[in-house]
Amino acid sequence: MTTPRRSARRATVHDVAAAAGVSRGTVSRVINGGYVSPQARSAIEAAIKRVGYVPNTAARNLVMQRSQAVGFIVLEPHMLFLEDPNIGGLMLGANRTLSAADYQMVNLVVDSDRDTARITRYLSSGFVDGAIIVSARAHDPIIKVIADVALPAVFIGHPSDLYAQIPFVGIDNVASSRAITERLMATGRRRIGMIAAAVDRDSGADRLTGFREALGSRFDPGLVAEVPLYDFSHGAEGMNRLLERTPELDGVFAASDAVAAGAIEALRSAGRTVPGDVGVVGFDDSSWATRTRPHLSTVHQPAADIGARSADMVMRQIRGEEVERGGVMLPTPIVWRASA
Amino acid sequence: MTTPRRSARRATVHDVAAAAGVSRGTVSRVINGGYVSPQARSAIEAAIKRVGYVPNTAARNLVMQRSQAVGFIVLEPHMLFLEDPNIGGLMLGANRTLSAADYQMVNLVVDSDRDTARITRYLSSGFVDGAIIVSARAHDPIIKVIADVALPAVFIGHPSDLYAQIPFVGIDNVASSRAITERLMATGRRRIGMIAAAVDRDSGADRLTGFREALGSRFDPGLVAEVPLYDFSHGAEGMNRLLERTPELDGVFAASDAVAAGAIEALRSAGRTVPGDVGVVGFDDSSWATRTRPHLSTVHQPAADIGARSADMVMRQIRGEEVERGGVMLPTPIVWRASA
DNA sequence: TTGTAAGCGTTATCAG
DNA sequence: CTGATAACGCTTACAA
Repeated sequence: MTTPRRSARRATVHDVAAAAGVSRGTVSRVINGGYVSPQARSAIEAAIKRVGYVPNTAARNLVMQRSQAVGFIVLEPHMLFLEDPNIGGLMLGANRTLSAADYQMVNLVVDSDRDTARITRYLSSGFVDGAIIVSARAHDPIIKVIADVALPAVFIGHPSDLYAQIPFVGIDNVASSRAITERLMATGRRRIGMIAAAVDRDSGADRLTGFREALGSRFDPGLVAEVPLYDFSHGAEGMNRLLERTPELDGVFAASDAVAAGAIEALRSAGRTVPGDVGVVGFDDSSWATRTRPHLSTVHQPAADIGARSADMVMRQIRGEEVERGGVMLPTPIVWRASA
Repeated sequence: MTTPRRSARRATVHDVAAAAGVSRGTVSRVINGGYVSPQARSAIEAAIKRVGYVPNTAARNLVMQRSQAVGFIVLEPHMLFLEDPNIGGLMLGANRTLSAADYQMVNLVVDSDRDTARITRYLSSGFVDGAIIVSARAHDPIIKVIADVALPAVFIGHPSDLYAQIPFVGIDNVASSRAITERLMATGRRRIGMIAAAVDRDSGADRLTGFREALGSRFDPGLVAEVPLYDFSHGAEGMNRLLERTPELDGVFAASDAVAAGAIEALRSAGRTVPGDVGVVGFDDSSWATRTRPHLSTVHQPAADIGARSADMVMRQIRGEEVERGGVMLPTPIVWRASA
């Protein structure tokens, strides 16, 4: 056992002022910018170094009435949070622009009702100045609080019927899905199926819609296999179902790259070649896309840009500036590789 | 464009006191527990609801000299942070025990020097009461600050020569690697190779050491392929190198499940069967383990437990209690599936 | 240019 | 059991 390390009392502006032989006001001025003579400044800077002074966050937040921090919250069953290949990109993108503006991004994980309650409290207590919310659902208590206290916020993803006053940034799942399905059709495939994941969520439902739109009158509900999650194993499972029902199928649109990877695995086990026997396309352009043999043709989802854009939109709100009503959709180029 | 939403002034204990016809002290007592008459209590609780009062974090932190928050920081090149299948489990585990104790876990991402500087400042400014650090390296400024201000902290992973006063929790990479290699040898394989990843890091170096120890005099340096990262593509690459040098190889220990998955892919491309021609074992027991065909035999890494344990250890330090000197190693059972 | 002093919203001490 | 009142560490008018 080791004895607890006791933290020494932290130096305050008082200490610095004393050490530099000036008043606290002057110290504060060199820290926050303001009129101060060169000699006072250098004396104070030296004193700060000497006593190892770092401003106390709580005190500063209290008087300034802001925390200079933005929350990043993923409202998603936790397993998904761990697996979703986009989350990381979103976080990095958001953090980069937040960081550049000297904001601290704090990632809060919600994994229980207790978490929800605590975070809900924090959100309305000035803990952060704004929030970026991924995968919001209308009924979520966290969303309600944000709306109630009018906390600057933006949704990532396109929530169908959410508080309209909170803007969002995302992609057009319907249009992108339509586009890649059309591209797949253009390769001459005749019997195209879809492995639709998470159709209870907006992204999932929209991707299915896009698929249906692309096929138009040729759409056959019997050619879509629905699976609950955007993941590898469900991709394999969905593919097997499709194959069972329609052995002559020659093309498939998987709702995500992970799903597509699972599908390719299942196809191979079933003795089908890709893209020889069946062409497969995915969605996301995540690291999965280059893990499969052959590499996936897919829809590029600009995760980092989405994160950056949402960060920008919260900061604008914090500053009291205007923000796009409704939200913004970022472009999603199609990346054509070898799987179809 | 939408006009900025203006947050109304938040209610304070002052407002509540006025609304309930009592003093601020009494209000504070019902919030934090203390002697207060039933009628005063109910009047105050009603008032709190009515005015929508939520305590201000900054004010409370300031006077209480603590934030009731613990930082979770991953000091890892960011790409790894996104891919590492263990991080999620660690976070969830840590969050669960922190949450149960009413602590807020705040995940801070460090992705630039600017992040490092900012977080370094926050850490020594009372922003959090403690920190959990993943993948610490001795030279990191963040580690130095933690040591300097004696912030309660624990490392996840076994840092070789780090500040000894900061405890750690992790697993015994050497012993687990030795164990699974021996198990693989017991299946009768004669030419066993290893795809060693990230040997510049403790975990990577230790896994290689365990492998070498298991083989003893039969160890052949020519049978290890070193790759920089614990990931799928490097696994495939390493496997190909091994196959080129030693076509007759019949067993391989991959430094992680992701690496093993890549290896299996490469093996299949090369026309080898698993486990028929070559047996392969991995490390982590992550979701990769059941994504491969056949499923992976691997070392189970108890990520959630490690997270939970580290959370427990920071909280003990925060409370001023004693903590295991050095640190603790959690057990890593071998999970034997079909890949070897 | 600098010092002084008034808060920021809480909790905690200490009389009543 | 409750009400004043003094901190907590900092910023920011306002005076000097």
